[in-house]
Amino acid sequence: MATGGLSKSYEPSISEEKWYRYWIAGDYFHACDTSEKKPFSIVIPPPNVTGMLHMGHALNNALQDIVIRFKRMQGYNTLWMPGMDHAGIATQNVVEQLLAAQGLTRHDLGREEFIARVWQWKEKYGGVIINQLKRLGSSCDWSRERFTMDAGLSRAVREVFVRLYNDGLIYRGDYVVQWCPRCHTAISDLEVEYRETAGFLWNIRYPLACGTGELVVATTRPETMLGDTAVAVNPDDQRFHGLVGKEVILPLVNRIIPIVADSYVSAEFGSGAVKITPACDPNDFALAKRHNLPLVKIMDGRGTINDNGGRYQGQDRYVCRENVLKDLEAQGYLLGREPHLHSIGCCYRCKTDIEPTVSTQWFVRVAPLAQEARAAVEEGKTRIIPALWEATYFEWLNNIRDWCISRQIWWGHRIPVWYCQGCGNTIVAVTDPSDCPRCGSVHLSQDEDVLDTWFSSALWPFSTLGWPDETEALKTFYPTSLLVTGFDILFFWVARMMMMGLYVMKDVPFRDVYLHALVRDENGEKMSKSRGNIIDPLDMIDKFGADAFRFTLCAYTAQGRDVKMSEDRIEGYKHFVNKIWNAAKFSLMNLEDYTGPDCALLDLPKEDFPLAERWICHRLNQVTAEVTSQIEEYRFNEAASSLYQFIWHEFCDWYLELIKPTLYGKVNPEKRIFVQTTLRHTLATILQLLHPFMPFLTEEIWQALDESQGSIMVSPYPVFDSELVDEDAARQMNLVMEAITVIRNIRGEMEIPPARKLKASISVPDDHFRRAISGATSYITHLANLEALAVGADLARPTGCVSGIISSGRVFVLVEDTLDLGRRRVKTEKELAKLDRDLANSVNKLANRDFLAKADPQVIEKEREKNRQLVQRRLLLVESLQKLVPMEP
RNA sequence: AGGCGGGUAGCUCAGUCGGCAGAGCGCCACGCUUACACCGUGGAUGUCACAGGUUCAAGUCCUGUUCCGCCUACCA
Repeated sequence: MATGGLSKSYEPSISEEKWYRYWIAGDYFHACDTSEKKPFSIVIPPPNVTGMLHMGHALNNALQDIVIRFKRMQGYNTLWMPGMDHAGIATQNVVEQLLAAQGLTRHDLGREEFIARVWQWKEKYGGVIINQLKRLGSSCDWSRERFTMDAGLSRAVREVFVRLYNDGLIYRGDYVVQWCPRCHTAISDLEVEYRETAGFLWNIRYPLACGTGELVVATTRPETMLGDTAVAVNPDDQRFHGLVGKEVILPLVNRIIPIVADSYVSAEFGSGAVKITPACDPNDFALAKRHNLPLVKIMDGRGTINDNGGRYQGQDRYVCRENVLKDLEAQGYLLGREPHLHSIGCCYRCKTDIEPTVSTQWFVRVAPLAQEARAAVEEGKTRIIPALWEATYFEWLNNIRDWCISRQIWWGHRIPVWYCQGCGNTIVAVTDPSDCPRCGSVHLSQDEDVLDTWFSSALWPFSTLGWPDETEALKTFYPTSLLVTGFDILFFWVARMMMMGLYVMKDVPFRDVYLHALVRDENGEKMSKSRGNIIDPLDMIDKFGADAFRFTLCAYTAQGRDVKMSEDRIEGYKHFVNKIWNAAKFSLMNLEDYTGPDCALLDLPKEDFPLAERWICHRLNQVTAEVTSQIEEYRFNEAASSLYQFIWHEFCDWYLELIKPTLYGKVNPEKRIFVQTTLRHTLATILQLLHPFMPFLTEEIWQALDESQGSIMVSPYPVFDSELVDEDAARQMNLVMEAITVIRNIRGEMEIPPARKLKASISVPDDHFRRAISGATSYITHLANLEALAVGADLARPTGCVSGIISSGRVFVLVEDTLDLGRRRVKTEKELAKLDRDLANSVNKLANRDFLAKADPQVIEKEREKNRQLVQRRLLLVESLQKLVPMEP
């Protein structure tokens, strides 16, 4: 059997490898720095260098690839800029774990050697994810791949740091920051995850220093009392009026500390008196500043009590808590405890409980930057899609707090600040200074800290294009056209890129931001290692192919809703891939002898074309318009659905079936060439429409269709043509389809075997539509499996038939010896009941003065037309029903 | 505590301007008809969460209630 050169079934793994290589070899992903074409650019959300492709990446990159392939085919000079993030803490953790396996710590190696090891690790094992992105079909311009720690980007980081510092937007100071005792570094507020935890609120007596009376304080963290430097009450709280200004004795520690009044304290909560531990709590810290209270730090960087903790020194914070409680109890200071539900912060990297701690850190003063970032979205310079995220974005920017950017780790961009050991001068510079500009000393030491990973990510849209150099790439592609990312990093990344882009480039970093949802498992649970519900994208690609996988992601990603993913769903779309493959195989088989569009039929006016061709061209044109706008509006699921419906249920189910007689029969060579021309064009257009979604399959078939055309990747995306709109063909074809469906329907209900050929007649009063049906008898005969079909304006009902109704007439099917009318009767009765409901509804509407007075005239006319049809249809139905009632003996 | 989203067929979800409730999967029946059984043809399936309101007309707009999910901020 001829197979059109296509194998029995589509083999994803072979095609994927073959065509990806072909695209790379042809340099099809390459973007030009200078071009006559309009630019369209996307920067990839750089995956962590330690990363493995997960479902989130897969969705994210599938969507980017869809858009970039679409725009490329539309003729834009497209750039999809790839790269990776050095992922400070994550990467350092990986390498530290490897060292730990050898019984080593980074301190054993020293800073320089450790960083060298991280680079070694990066070169050898890092960036696995890049190859995984390629498996997905990502058409990034790999020649431009960047890394946040490479030389160029590191220069950009320093440059921005220095500018911010000189503009007074970066400062250093002692504040209570979020501290991870395991990672041994400060992290930003955003990097803290909170989880509800059932704990206790302990009530502790603090005796007054004067010896008469006591104050009861409530706390969830009794061990921090070692660092208390005051007790605070609300100034308006009558209960404590006489006490403000007096002192209490801190139990266990025996330090005398003051009672202060501050409106921060809420009288309603707990006992109304709060212990103040300035070194362990940002609120307490602020209060202490207002009241000039001293600060006692009681823990070291690992959460262990230090020498300020007296006999608790050396104890872990939680061990210390137990001991403090035991001692308070023993000494009669513990008044009791009550259950208390509160949120405990933990490190987003390692999930260790956060220890808010005072320390010296670098901060970005973000308020002025946030203001601009906000305004840019308000003014529409950047669109956030779906728009509902704008509110969240504004909310966060309005309440933004300064950004702690220093990290006490080694892997990252070292802060470009040097301290002169001679005169104490602070030098902030892009290039390493050799001596102090103030005193000339050569004894300089660089700040030990590195920058938050997100600092360099924030520069990504321009640093990857060569900034601070004024490159052609920067001129051409900045601002980038689109950013596609998950909403979970709206604050971490998107907002910060907005701030930095506006600050550095004086323009927004991107025109559109499309925020997609999270990928969850089939039960809507977040995928995680601990839940064991992770679906590995690579497994899915191996099993079902990249195209089916991409299409599934796309089909399920409705705006604003999470994607629930399961293998079954991907398998479903693998069936779709197979369907397309077979349709293509069928088409190619029947195009093998095709000699080109040399056919007199093509010269006829469009109205004289065969109906099936008129119709499919019209529909193809409509779908082109739909899919184009759906991609442009980021309604990916709708685009997927439009393509699925059209390809499967119109192209395959109807068009291919309609043309089989012509293709097989070979009786009418002219018509056959005409059909072949249409078939070829339709298939090619379908492939082009589908290419951004299914790059591999479409390339495979495209190449089989005509090898001389080059890659489908660079063929022009189909364009809607208003000249091709042919509503009349659509109406005529709908009538034909109705007639076929009605006959099939009757066959089914009467249990007439599919193989048995039937006699039918169709009565259509309207001249135009009757001609349409007359012209379509071969379609109907074939698809409804008839041996004879009569068409007339007012055909008499033959005896021994059942009838069905179509929108412009009725269909009679001779059933003769088939006596089982019961099912047909039930069906017809049901239909009549439904029709009566609709009719009553319609009559009521048209009898309603208000409706006639107020509704849109078009709506009224539509209603009248509907009413006429219903009445007509009812007459026919009633008559049919009478024929179905068995004669009384 | 505030903010946001959701509740539509057995399941997963679409539903844009208010104008006759849709798809996929699953289910039932029939069928190996020369692209495809990863298929074809036909079929069944709804209190659009609940209660009010606006409107000629509400799944759609407004108000309230309720349940679920998420985000932000945390009062010790």
